[in-house]
Amino acid sequence: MASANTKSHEIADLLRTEILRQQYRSGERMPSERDLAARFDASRGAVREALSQLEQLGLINTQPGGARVRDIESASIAILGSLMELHDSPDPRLVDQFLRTFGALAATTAREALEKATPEQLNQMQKMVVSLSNYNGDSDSKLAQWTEFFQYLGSVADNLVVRLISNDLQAQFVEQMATLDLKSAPARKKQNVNQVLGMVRRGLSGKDAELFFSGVQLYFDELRFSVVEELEIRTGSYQKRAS
Amino acid sequence: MASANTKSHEIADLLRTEILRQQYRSGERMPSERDLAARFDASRGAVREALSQLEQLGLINTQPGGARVRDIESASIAILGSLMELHDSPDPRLVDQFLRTFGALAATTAREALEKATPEQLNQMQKMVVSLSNYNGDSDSKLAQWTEFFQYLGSVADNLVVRLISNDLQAQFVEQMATLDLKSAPARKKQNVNQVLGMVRRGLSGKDAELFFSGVQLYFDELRFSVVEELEIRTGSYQKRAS
DNA sequence: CCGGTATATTTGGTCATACCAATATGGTCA
DNA sequence: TGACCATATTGGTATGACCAAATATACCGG
Repeated sequence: MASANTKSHEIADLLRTEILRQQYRSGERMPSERDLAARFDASRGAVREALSQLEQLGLINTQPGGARVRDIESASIAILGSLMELHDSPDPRLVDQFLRTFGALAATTAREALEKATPEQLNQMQKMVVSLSNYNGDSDSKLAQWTEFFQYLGSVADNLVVRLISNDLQAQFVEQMATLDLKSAPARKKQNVNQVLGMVRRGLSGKDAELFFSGVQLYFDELRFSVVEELEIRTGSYQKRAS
Repeated sequence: MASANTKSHEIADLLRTEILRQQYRSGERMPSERDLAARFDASRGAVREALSQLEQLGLINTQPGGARVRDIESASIAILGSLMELHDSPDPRLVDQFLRTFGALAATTAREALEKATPEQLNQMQKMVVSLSNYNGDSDSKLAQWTEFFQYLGSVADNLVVRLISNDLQAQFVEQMATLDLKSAPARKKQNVNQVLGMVRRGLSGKDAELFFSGVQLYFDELRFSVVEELEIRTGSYQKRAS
């Protein structure tokens, strides 16, 4: 991804990566703006705009005397996309955490959507689920179909907070996930998928928000298991996942 | 809250508020940097740094020819705090959405924490819950105690994604909530609170993640109901909350 | 009268230089 | 050793300038 057609964005991207790679210790002082300007063969103004972005990301604190690197833990969620792209294959642990989180958000969104859905919207939701049940294409377009379903749920739930969070998460992440080429989802999972679909369908038809909620949550659990498993194989994970 | 000891931050704060107040229509062009500089009696550099922040927030797009205002729906979560401060009393609908969302995150965090807690951590968690059950002080310090409990859960769960999201949400929001002076939580809720505490306690002692999860979720539901109810009374809400 | 094209203007992106105030640094003195 | 002070460094801001991209305007031909 990476933004940057302008110089200041280029500089920001580079410095952001360096900070996330821990090339500057937390609390340590960044090189001065003048030094950075010299290093990147840029003006101080361009460097300052770059630093301004990093400050907005919560990666640095700037004050007269010097800019200091903050702890990554205190950064903004907007750095997540960059964090994923640090290595060739994303950190399984991070992906696990992301899918847990995104699943929780999707599940509440689902509940909220079911609670406030109009009959027409309910009907549309059911149609989409049926389509999900019948479809037998490749896993890529299936994922796309699920994504579309969740986006519709989001529009029905109409929860600005979730939408804003998703803005920072989804695009970066779904895109990254697509490149993972997940041909996993082995056959043994098929019955699980069917179970998930059953819960979702019954939750919808019975207007049972809790069942719908659990179904969506389960979907993400399944997704998480298979994705993380695949990633751990790929990266030759050294430590077993907790739980 | 509002940052700003520097001029560029002041300008950014002002423009951010104006955008969130819809004083510029979405898609419309912002005043030119030179005009803004004249208006704020500042240099173009200072204005550019301010605009750079707004771009990072997803509020504007800048390109040669003019900066354009984006749709609020596509902004970053970092604007939430500012959104809350637009009016004297925050929008009940927004608070409702926030507490739904934050509750969902807290609940998954709770589950994850319980799953991977060491015996010592489990013990500490139980101690905190007992303290919550016995304590009979004012509601302010009670909220603080709950906050401390959730922060501990967060440290045990050790989920970076949730932590980053919380960075953008919690500080701004909890602070704002504290100023609401919620002397609500009427007596009739007392049994509900006890029910929540019971679920949490039993979930902990039995290492029942689902029960623990539900308990935390219920806590936020209760909190949400009372807070939103109070806010709606205050603002003389015109429309009933859905669901 | 209308549509398209060429020109002029506006606008963001960058650079260079300069000054100020807050901070950090190093040395001095008690 | 520790508190204090002078100095160098650093971020914050201002001014003025130039370029390239995008926009607005005038012009022309149908």
